[in-house]
Amino acid sequence: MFKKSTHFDLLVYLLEHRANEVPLKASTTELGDDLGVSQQTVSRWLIEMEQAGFLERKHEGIMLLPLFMEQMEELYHTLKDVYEAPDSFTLEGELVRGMSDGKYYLGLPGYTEQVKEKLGFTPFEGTLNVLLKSKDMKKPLLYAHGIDLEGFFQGGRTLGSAKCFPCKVNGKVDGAIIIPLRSHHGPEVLEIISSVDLRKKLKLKDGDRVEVEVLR
Amino acid sequence: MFKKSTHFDLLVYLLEHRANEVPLKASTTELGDDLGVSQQTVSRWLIEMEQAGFLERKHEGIMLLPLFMEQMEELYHTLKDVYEAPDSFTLEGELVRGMSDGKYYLGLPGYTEQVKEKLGFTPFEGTLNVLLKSKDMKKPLLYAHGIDLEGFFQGGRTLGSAKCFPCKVNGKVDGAIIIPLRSHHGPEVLEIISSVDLRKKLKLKDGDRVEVEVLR
DNA sequence: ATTACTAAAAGCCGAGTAG
DNA sequence: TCTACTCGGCTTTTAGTAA
Repeated sequence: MFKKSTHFDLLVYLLEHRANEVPLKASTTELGDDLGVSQQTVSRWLIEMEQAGFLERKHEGIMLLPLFMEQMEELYHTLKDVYEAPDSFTLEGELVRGMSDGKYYLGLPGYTEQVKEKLGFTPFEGTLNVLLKSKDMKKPLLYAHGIDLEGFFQGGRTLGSAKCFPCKVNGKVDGAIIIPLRSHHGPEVLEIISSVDLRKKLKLKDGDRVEVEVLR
Repeated sequence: MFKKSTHFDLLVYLLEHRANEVPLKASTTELGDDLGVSQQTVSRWLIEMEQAGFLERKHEGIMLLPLFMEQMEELYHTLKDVYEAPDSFTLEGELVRGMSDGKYYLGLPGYTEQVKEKLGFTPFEGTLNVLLKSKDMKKPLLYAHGIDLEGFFQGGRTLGSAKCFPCKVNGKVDGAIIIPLRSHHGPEVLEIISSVDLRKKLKLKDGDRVEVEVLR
């Protein structure tokens, strides 16, 4: 990217050489030459990244560890989001009864004001909870960058922050998916807020099929 | 990635905030806080990256420029390659007459020895040229990391380097796609080498449909 | 409020070199 | 050969501050 290589370039180099699958046998001199830095610098970088738990050096060579692969996957999803972003995509699931956490939080001014400001509507006091068919369906949202609601203190408790994605429910009513950073729900439940009572407006009952179109 | 942020982190931050589509209005102080560096550092970084042609600052905010988006796309493809790598994929096209460059190069010991050593076969003196249906089909190969053949000097000329991908032609014969770094072919022609005369072995004539399975 | 300059401190790089 | 230490010098960061 820039003239001078960095730790990051070394890691990308290792990735390119599939050091996540097969140990890469390469001397620090070799790596330094390829990256345009000194042997000493590569040596130092490798030590640092080994200490960080990003890689491992054995007799067979250098291997990238899962810790790094996971962190890199986040970047991958960020880039995928940018380069392959569709204008919208749809999640499907069935309506379930919420744990009523949503109702509590949405009663607090700290949240409602942020929703008003950042999403442009006053939230109805209650969330629509949708059980997704597969928990993987939510994965893109977990990685994607959404609209952030900040956490805050209230009554001696810390209320966690969350991120939102504008959405349209059953092709009719606008709302927003809200994903708390530390959710009580498993990753397969989608919480949706709206300016109206979605359950009533869409005449939904538990077990009904719900279609959520995530907008951008 | 590491504790301390870098230029790169700022660029990723901008990407996450869609500064490639919509100008991002953010002060250097804000950015510094989010990235964990000082306002001054962000200021300097922005100046540097503006000079590098990576971004542009106007009254509407910060925008990422195509130059950067293209460079980042390369990293994206690298990561895609790692995280979504199928064991193989297939390219289709029709046989065309080569410019016979291949024949010339493959007669030179400099190349044949490298092929022998790195690909494990002695190349037949001639290449199979496949005209792809779409030039985009070749794109993954252009980005992917292959087996490198180094360029060298010979008779006063510089012969460019190339990269290879092992492949199987028409599901039967093994060979390798060879992509010169500075190709005379357009991006829609695939050059394939093999230990045998592919044209004869597979009883192919110009215009015949050819299937090339790229192996890893 | 904002950005960006200066200058001193902190951190990083690589030549030399030991093991 | 190889890796990794030391240390002088160069680069980057940030506090202070001007515009």
